[in-house]
Amino acid sequence: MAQAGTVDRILDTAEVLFAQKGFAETSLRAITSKAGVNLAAVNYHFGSKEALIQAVFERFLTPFSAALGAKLDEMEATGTPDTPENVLGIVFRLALGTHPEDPQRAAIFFRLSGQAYSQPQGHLRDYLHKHYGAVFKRLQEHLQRAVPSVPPMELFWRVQFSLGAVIFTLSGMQSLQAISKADFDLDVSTADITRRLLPFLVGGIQADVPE
Amino acid sequence: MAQAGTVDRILDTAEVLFAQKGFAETSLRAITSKAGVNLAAVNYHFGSKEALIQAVFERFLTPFSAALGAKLDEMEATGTPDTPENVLGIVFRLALGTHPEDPQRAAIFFRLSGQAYSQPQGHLRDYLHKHYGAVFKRLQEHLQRAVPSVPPMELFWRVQFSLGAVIFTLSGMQSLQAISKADFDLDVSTADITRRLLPFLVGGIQADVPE
DNA sequence: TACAGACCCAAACGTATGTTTGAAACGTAT
DNA sequence: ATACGTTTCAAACATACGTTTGGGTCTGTA
Repeated sequence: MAQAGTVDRILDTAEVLFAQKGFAETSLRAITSKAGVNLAAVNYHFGSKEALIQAVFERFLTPFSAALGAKLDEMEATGTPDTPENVLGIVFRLALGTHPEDPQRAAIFFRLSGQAYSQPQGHLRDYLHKHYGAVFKRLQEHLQRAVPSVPPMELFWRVQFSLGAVIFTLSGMQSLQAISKADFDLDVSTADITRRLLPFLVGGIQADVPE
Repeated sequence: MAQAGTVDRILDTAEVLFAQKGFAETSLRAITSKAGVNLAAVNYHFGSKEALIQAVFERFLTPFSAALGAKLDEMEATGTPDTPENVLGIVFRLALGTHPEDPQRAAIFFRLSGQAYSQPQGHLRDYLHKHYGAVFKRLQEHLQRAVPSVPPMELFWRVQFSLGAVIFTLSGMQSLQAISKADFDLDVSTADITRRLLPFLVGGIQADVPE
């Protein structure tokens, strides 16, 4: 990373800082000085701060959604049954495993997603939905086959609820860890939490629909 | 509201703008000009922008947590059984009903909470935990009695997951509504979503704990 | 009427931000 | 070796922000 090109050094640093402090709270000067590049490099290579943010997401999500698509292909090819556990398990293993060399990367992934989704005007959310909505929809179709008794509209919202539970929890893990440690004197890792998440989400997604 | 005092005019306006655009993205100038008060009024009455943010939350959460405490008292007095539906139902009805005269207020409540929780450095989260952690803990104890088979540590995280699902979904409702309308051609209200949330959360909270 | 304290206001202050500039350094192919 | 497109750099620019200031206005009291 120290010997990487300017563009990658900026992306690497911006990714970490955005996840740590948010978009508005991270200045270009903070990024460039930490990355060891000139301030003007961001505008030269990306055009604007806004474009840098999008570039960070693109570098993150394009491999992820490609891998997810491949896993779904594989699932269909091998005839793996569409159960909630199988479908959600794919997503989790992927999110945790896309960068096995860097375990912190998974946390960054979730924190970044949280920042994007909770951005007020939500235009980043729209961007994500536009560029990665196709894989997302495919995932939802598999889930629908897993729980055919849940109406599509209901399932749509349950997937949103699940997204909220995942991103919200994992993007706020550092604070929650402190609380958890104070209450239970136990450290928790990202992998721990996802292990706890799976049964929760499965239980919620396949819950009975009232009346 | 037009004739209210300066302090309340600032709080009313800040509340809406913070929920709409976030804390960092909302300038004091935007607040004061929309509120029709002088720019210096914020620093005069509150001391700083940071203090204003806290004041907004205090005005929101103090009545809410008081009402929640009262409802829990009532529950214990009447001997209402501790079921997940009962406990969660209290919270939802309260969040939706604390300001019946202004239905939009519920959405603001959730959006504000989302902003607070997703704030990067999380010191607002710490503030909330410090000032309202007691009621929160009481709520969790009732839930624990509702699902005694779930270990406390597991329940702690499931409550966090639930919080995430609720806040995340409702704080991003405007974007999600657009997506939902595009996919299903149906409008959805905050009350609709909470109605869908309840079975999801109950299903997740009382799910079997593996191994 | 005179005083005092609370409140309001226009203006300025200092600082931090994203962006732009124009020249210097670099690498490469002619 | 020279010329050229690309990249880097220090510096400056314009703007927006939170905060402070000092004088003014209002209100209630003695």
